[in-house]
Amino acid sequence: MYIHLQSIPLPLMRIEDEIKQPVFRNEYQKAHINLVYTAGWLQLRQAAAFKPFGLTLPQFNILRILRGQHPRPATVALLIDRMLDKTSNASRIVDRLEEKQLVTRTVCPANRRAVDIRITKAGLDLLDRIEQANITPSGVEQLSEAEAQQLNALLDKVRTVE
Amino acid sequence: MYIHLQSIPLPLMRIEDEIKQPVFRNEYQKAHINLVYTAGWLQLRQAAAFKPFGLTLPQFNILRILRGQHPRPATVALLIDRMLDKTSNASRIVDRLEEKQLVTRTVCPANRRAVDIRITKAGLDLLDRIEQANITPSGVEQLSEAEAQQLNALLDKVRTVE
DNA sequence: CAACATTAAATGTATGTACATACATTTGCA
DNA sequence: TGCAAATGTATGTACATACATTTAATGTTG
Repeated sequence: MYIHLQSIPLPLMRIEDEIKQPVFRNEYQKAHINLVYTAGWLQLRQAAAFKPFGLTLPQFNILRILRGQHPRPATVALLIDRMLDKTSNASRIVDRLEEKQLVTRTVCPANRRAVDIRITKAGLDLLDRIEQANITPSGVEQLSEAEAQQLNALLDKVRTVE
Repeated sequence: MYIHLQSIPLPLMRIEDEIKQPVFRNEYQKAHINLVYTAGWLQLRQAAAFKPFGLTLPQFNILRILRGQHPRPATVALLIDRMLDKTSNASRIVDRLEEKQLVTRTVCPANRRAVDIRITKAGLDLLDRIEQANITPSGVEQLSEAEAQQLNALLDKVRTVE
């Protein structure tokens, strides 16, 4: 899992120290690597938090979308629409949740191509327990409100294309 | 692959527009989602660039590390050390590269537990061709030098723990 | 209404990720 | 020297990701 905690508490974890690459070509290369590395770092921490509850990160995210819809059902298409990673395979993630009886699948009566997916009581309870355990840590709380805004603006700019 | 290009050219791609979530709880939730989403966005674009050359992103990254070592060999341990994602399985990524004859594996004579991995001429040529095609796009070039520095500082702060 | 296109979801295949375990080799030291 | 611990790599399993294809239901149109 590899969460490196420093023994001597220093204020900052510079990317140069995290990776074995002491020098970068320029600030851009460093920013690119830093961005990918930091996102992975956040996701690893989240995954570790869900693990005691037998959930993976995508499974947790799908469950939360379903709670947002509850008591109305969601279709696979709606889940894909709401997911951060559009290319992941919602069908199979729902398979896992159904096996654990955290969701149900029923053919949609109005459109028999579609499948109504609903979170169960067990699913709702699991989400409650996870959130009560004050889990889902996210390092962005290290930032001030203004810094968080700044970060959002910079990230939006990174995704600007032509 | 899902690279959303706007038909009417607006300067910025706000995260609210990218995801179907028009409102966030606060700037922190937005920053967290934005960070993960933007990193995924960068990696998808890179993966799409390597695909015509039959390489995945991890395979490309390993090849680049091997070129950096060339003509000296690398061991699996060295690859893991240099990789961004320490938990990925370098052995199996090298398997794929070896099948494509882009690298060679020989038992290290000095330490017969270790395996010397070397990039081949074909591997070097492939990297050249990929780079000549001016690929490896990275959205961070949208930023100014100062903004890139700012982004690096913010990301480092996000990873600060205790 | 028959033929064809479109849509919704599931399935297939290759690869990657996370983690545990196995196996051989080397090292340290009693 | 002998042997336990450490090291370097490979393999196994479960799950996720990326993408193509399939199956079934529904729309559309001549």
